[in-house]
Amino acid sequence: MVCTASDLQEWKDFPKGLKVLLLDQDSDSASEIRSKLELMDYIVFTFCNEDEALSALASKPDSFHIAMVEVNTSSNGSFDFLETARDLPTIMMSNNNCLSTMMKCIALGAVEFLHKPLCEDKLRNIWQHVAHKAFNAGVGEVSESMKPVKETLVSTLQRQLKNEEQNNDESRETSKLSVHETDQEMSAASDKYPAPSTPQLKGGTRLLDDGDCQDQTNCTVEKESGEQDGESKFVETTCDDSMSENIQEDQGQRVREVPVKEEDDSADNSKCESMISPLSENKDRSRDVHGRNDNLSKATTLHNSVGTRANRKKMKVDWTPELHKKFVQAVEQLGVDQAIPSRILDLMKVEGLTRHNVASHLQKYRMHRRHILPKEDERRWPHSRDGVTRSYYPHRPIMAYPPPHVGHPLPPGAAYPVWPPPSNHPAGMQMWGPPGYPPWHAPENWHWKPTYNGFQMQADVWGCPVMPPSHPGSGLAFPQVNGHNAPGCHPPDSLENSFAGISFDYHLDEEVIDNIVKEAISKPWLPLPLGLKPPSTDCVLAELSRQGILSIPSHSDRPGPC
DNA sequence: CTTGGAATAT
DNA sequence: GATATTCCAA
Repeated sequence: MVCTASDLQEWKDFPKGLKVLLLDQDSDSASEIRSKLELMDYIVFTFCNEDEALSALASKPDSFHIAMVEVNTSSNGSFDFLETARDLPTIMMSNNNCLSTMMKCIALGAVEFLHKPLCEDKLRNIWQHVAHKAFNAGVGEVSESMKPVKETLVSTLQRQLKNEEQNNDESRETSKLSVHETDQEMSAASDKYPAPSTPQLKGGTRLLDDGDCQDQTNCTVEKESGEQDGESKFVETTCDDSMSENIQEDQGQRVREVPVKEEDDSADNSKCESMISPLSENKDRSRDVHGRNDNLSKATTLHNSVGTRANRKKMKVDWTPELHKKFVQAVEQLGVDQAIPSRILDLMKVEGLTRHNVASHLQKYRMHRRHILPKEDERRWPHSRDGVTRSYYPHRPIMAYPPPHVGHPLPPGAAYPVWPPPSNHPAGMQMWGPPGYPPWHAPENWHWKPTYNGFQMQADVWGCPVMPPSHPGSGLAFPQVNGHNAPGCHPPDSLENSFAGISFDYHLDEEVIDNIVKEAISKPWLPLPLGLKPPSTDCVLAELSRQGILSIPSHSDRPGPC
């Protein structure tokens, strides 16, 4: 097509000037349609012969944006054209309302079937098919005639955005910000846009119909990243006033987007609602108790908010478990010491995510580590009265994760705090907690992702319930060595089952256990190490009795093991 | 001027 | 409470 960059600049009044190939053997009908189209400033090329239309299309394939073809009952119904003009959005039209004919047209690739007579309402918005095609075609699929359309639409949306921001947000510094964010979002290719009226024959795509953008506060444009490795992420912007929709896609799909919530804090919470194409399956409007959007992690497509007003002022990144997993993996890959926002951001390779986002999350991450780890450390490395740290656990971790090769005497599930907490993500709940465990969580017991570089050991234990703090005299914090419970030392039932599985699954080196027991026996003045518990009085008495000691000195300080 | 990080705002 | 934004020092 002859659309150059300068042409695009001129095409600010899109869809005016859209070139329509009109094929109708009825000249009267053709002229009528033509006149109506031209009233809408469409450029119409009329053909009364299918062969002529095809030859014209063949010789100048980029000269048309859309075709309107009458189903010619006298010949083969112009289906040849429909099949040939695959790259051209083609609207079939007929006086005949035969369903099978309609179906055939659609099956052959028609974007819509219109019944004659064609009123203006039917004709006015045919441009949407062009826009749809432009947005939906893959990078390599966009025909030459579509590229300028696509670019025009993008720039148009950008302009609308800017105008809205200028109009609605006069005093703020939104100008720079909005431009920046617009650029950022526009950097991605777009995809997966809903067919305007006729549903497309592809399912599973998230479809958002922005409808009349002019009057809506929020328009969403989906974009597709060009990356193919599945590493790309996307941003999704939605209104946060409980009006936005989220569609849950296939659960098994990789989450590669950054779900972003757009908060509309303006006083006029004008309606912002995304409409969903009827073909969109898995509509899931469920939200959590806070009314927040869920399933943001499910969509595989990028959604860029190109709202008509300052709706990109605040973009909240929704740190889904998936996203957090990436974050954590980046952090661990770098090591906590060198985990700085820019590097994390780089490793995460999440499109749309900013350094600020990462920094903010890192801040929270570190805060939780600071607050939780010391407590855990206290439990796991109790200090003796003289301040000497006991030596049973030589691998006190200094990083976020235990080294995968180190055999921990204690289940890491107890040794490492879980973070972040389950939050309100339904998906998160599914993905984070290890299957089979009740979703109980002490507030501070946030779950780490149960994977660590693919090591099975961690995968088995991470995310397991964290042992609650041990209370003095109530036994030990950790599952009893060898899975034995002394009488009267049962953990709460709700925990016991879970821990039973853990303690059996987690193999404790006998030598380690022996050393622990030996030291505990030889140095009874030190606190018992985790994993051991004091012998019960009955045990002690029985053992003493067995040894012939019937009278117990009141100050006996050498209780033997059971 | 950019970055990291803490403080503060939303 | 989570995240964004701001502020400031390096």
